[in-house]
Amino acid sequence: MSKKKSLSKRQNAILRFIYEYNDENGSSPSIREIGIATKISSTSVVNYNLKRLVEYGYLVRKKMVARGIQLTDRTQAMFAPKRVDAFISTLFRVPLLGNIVAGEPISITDNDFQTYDEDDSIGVAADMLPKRTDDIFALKVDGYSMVGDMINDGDIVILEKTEQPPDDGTMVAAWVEGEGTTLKRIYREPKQNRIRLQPSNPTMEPIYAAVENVQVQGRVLMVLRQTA
Amino acid sequence: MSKKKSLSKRQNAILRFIYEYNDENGSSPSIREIGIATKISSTSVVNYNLKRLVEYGYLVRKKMVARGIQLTDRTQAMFAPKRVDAFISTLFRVPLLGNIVAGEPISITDNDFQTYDEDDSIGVAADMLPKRTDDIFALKVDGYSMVGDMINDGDIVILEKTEQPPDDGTMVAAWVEGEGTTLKRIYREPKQNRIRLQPSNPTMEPIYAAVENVQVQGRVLMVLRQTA
DNA sequence: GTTGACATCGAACACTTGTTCGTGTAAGAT
DNA sequence: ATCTTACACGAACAAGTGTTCGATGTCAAC
Repeated sequence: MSKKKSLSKRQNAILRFIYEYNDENGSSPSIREIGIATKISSTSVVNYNLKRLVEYGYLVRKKMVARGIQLTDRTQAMFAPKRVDAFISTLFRVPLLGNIVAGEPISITDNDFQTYDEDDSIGVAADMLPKRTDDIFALKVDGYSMVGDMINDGDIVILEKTEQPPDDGTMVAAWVEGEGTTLKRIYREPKQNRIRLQPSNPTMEPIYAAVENVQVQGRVLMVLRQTA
Repeated sequence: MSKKKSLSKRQNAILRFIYEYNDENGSSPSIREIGIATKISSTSVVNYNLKRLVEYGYLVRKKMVARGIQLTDRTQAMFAPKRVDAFISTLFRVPLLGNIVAGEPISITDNDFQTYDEDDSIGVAADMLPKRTDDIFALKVDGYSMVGDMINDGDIVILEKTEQPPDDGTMVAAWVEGEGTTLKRIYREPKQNRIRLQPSNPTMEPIYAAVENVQVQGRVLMVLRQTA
């Protein structure tokens, strides 16, 4: 369906109004609202112009449905401000689930309906993350155990839930029975049947725990620090 | 307006339906459509639940307006696949202008429409930044001069162009004649009529330069590090 | 001068849609 | 036992909204 090269002044005004109304109200305007906004006194004239715009491919309508007008994607693109919309990447909202060093395993559930305050999530651009980002979350660092890796108290780490046991040396958030959740590099010591959780702060001792007393909750993908 | 911690099953279903309907139809559903979708046989029960959801802050309604239901931003964010469309925050594309330690002042132009390759820009959520974000850019750190501040080689710093001279002790990117662009904490030494650019790596010496030979290009807002 | 396409308009009507009313059940508090 | 609140429901009504009709005007082509 080819588009008309030029629309009438009224038709342009109608499209712009629909776009702006939708942006502000989350819904489409009624025939009468369009008429008021574009100074068309008769609903049948609005209807006639809408019919034309449908023919030209600028919008679609649902019969006998209140506010059943929807701009096509191409029409929306005509009006969208050249901002976020123009970007390749997408913004991921990463739940900030708490601080490291907590008393029990952090609940990482796919909880569709849990509400986060603004302080409870971190925006991260998708292209700063690796491909599979289904299971990511953030934790705020509480302590200095990883300063050798340039991770400071108060920093935010973005983690990916891991299914497979991570390689030795991977920086992870791990829950340890009796210790809580800790940020360390993980090493297996099979001969002793234990896990070593190694801080990178030379003044701190590693944590040793039986394998069954450790739950790896995620591996570190990114570190974020706000300085201002 | 405080939000209820948990909604009823029906209320969750209503919210989800409204979100999905809006996404697919560009408009909001009617009371009757909500009822059909959530198997509520009476419009007054739907109306009752919508009233509750308004009270809890999940949506707003327009009186006596067909399809006059709009999810609040926070509610939309709950359902949005973590995408740009979920507008709590917007994604800022911060130009990655180069590496610190370059031969001449970095050109920071307000170029709204310039397209950057993926390697040339960094996505940052707006709510991770302070209010005025007109003039921000990113630089990749090359070197170890700021390891005392937990900034490592290869890290990315997000900076804000500063008009006013920053306070002593502020971490800045500064261009120094004969030295290039460097990341340091800046101090003025008025008696000697010079600027001291202080690394936080104890093994490194500060840079001293005449005031007129130093251009502060930005102050550090954020540090980002990719580990995976 | 006639014809057809396009555009406009008010009014009426059909249908969609939101609100209110009266009633009922269940659970918890007093 | 009583009261309050939450939740449910069908029906009726009020208001919003889309569609159609008949009339009118403009303009270009023939």
